[in-house]
Amino acid sequence: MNNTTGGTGTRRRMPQAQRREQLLGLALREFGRRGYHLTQMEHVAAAADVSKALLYQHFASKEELFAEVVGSVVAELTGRLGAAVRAEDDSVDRIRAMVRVLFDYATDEPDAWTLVIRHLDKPEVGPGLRELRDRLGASFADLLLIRRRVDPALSPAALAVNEHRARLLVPLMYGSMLSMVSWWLEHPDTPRDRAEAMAVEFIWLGLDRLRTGERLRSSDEVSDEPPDDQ
Amino acid sequence: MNNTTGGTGTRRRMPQAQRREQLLGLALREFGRRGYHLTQMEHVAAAADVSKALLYQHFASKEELFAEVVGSVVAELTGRLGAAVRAEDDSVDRIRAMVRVLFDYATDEPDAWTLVIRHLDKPEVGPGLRELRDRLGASFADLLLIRRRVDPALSPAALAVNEHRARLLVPLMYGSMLSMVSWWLEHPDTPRDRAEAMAVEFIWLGLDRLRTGERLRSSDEVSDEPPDDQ
DNA sequence: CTCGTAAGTAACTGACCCGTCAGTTACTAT
DNA sequence: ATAGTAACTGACGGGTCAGTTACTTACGAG
Repeated sequence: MNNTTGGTGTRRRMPQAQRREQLLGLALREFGRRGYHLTQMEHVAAAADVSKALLYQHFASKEELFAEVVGSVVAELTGRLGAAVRAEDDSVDRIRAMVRVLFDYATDEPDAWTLVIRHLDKPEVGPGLRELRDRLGASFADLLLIRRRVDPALSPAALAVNEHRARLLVPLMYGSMLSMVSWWLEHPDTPRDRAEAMAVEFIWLGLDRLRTGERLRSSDEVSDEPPDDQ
Repeated sequence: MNNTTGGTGTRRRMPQAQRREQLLGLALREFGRRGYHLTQMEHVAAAADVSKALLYQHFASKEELFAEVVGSVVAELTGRLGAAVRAEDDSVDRIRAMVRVLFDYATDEPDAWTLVIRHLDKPEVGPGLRELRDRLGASFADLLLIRRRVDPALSPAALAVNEHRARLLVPLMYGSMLSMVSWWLEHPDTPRDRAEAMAVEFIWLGLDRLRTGERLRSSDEVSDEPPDDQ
């Protein structure tokens, strides 16, 4: 029964679960580095020093393998984000926590990060990543719509207006966050503190303004024509 | 469309330049809708009701065709952005102009837009898109570093500090812009004015704060400030 | 009318890559 | 030893797709 890690030296055969885990990890790396279309099953197999056929005993198809990898990444990341947000009460702190989580994740798992970033806008590859983006957006929406400790100063009408504006803020926020992290990864000379603080500051401004209802000199001169062709 | 009214009825043959133009346009559409890897040369040829071989008489390879398409998109978009920015003097107006250009472009050329967005983070596909992103970033940097009409209130040291912060602002800005436009494309029920105005507002805040030197209470550890409303 | 040339096409090639299967090796139980 | 099982492999079918080739058709010049 105690076959696991016997005294024998180089062990090539592994129990199912372990092998599967290993393959998932390697697949994540390969997919992250080359992108879905450019990585082939042989690459993953070779990374594990194993034949392609074995890979197919664990995963039914390339798509399924990719989906599984994406699923684990999404679960991990959304888990971290949720925990971080839940641990804070104040909005600024929540933003700070989310940004920190993203930077941490990008640092800890660069391959997973590039995997996500690269495939976020590719519907061809499966809906898993879309889901991540939507969950990220939902986190932000929660953040924005947080019942501010029973703030009686806001009328329901004002809340509705704010909710509408909040929806528009979501893509601005996660867009800037993701972009900042990616940028920072490509500019390692930049101190992480700076990047992180700047992102928090930048994003929090929108929230701040939303909360106080303050606005730019208003939208009178916004758009000139209604070009709604399609 | 058949200018030269040949004796025979429907004219299928075209002069070189015209056909090339047509193929480029169709290729843009196909690449934009399916993405690089999923579109095949036959798709482009079929879209023009033409054989693959003819396509290869105009473009040496799939990669070259794609590069050419990307080149034209990049040229067009950077051109529009440059013109729009140059036409305005004030920073807010410049941001507004850039946002408007992006929304216009995404509306006018949805395929080109998705082409850009989809392939921005794919090095495998050629460096053309990276260039676009960098040029976009450069535009923002220019915007941020604009000599503010000889503002004597700022010392050189302060300018240097600002320059450093400005570099960090760039990815936040274009990230949120691009994200907002993409989001809006997927939510056509949202009035464009709103989305546009919100983007301008959101982005301008960063610039505003940078200019005035105002900051969140600063970088080290911002104790949770009570986010009360007034 | 006829020849030459350019435009256009259908059929083909070669390479690549996903997925499979018959067979082999290591390990366990009796 | 012997049998049984789980992990593993080499080799190949089969489909796809970028790129090529050999052929046909239109058209202008003499």
